Amino acid sequence: MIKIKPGILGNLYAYKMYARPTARRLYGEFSYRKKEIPKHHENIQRMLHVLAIHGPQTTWGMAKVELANDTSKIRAREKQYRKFLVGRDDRGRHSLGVLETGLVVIDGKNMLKTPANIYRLSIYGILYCLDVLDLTNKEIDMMAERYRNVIPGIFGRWEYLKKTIGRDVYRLRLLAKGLFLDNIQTTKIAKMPVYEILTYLSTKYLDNFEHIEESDLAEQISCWYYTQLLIPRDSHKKNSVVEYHQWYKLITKGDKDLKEMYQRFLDEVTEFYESRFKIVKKLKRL
DNA sequence: CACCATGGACACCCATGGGG
DNA sequence: CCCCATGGGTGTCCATGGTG
Repeated sequence: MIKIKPGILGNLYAYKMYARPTARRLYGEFSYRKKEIPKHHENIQRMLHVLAIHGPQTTWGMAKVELANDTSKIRAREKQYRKFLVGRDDRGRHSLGVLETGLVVIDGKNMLKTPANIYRLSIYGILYCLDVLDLTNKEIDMMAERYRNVIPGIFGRWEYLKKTIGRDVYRLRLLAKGLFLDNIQTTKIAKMPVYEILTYLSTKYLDNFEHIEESDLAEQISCWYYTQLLIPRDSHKKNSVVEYHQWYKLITKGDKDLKEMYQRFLDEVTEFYESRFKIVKKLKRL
């Protein structure tokens, strides 16, 4: 059986091939808000939802969200949450918690009283929520605000993105569903070499299948995100004036940092293909 | 200071129901 | 039919901060 190493993230390919299927198997592939699902799936999803909407929390804080000020109930719920997080040892047997499957990570300590762990969604957790929880746009906005430090390249400029390209910001859902990643069909969709760029992106992080720093994964996701914006929404329309419409808007509306970031990335892409192309040319002349 | 409420971690117990 | 994961609950221990 495939097992995710405790708390360790991999690259986007690992997410697609490994983390996503595992999370869906363990915690469900449908939202508890849409249909009847196993109780355990629902419990875990509810907890992830609290973390998504309210951001990093102690277990006490998480329980408080739903149970106003009934201390005894909070206490019970908080214990339940901890079980879901750290797993449990019962009858000499250990069952996996969400921390161990990597959807949630410990993000510092609350020093108000005795040190207490603060939990938050990992990037995998964020993607799982986008994939399965059926979040409304409003909820995604809230999550973006809470997790702006985790994926600064996207969530850090969320309001700007929304203002500039509107509902296309929510295309992040596509990534969570594992689309447009290594899919050669992208070649057909756009005249833009989206497939080639994304292939370079996969190559760049190839060695990070089993392990990647969360900040690097955030980088990879950001590059994916701004690349897939090159695919026009109405790709079936033949005469779209500017094919890379949304992308163009972003760059010209004046987020200098974004422009520089993405152009640095395109430099890498160019460098990668030029050096390879040189070899091809050499071979031809043999 | 003693005492208590709060916040947190963890071990253990028991019932139950679905699946092998 | 039995197993075992899960739900629901209890007991213990620890640290801190406020209050009489």
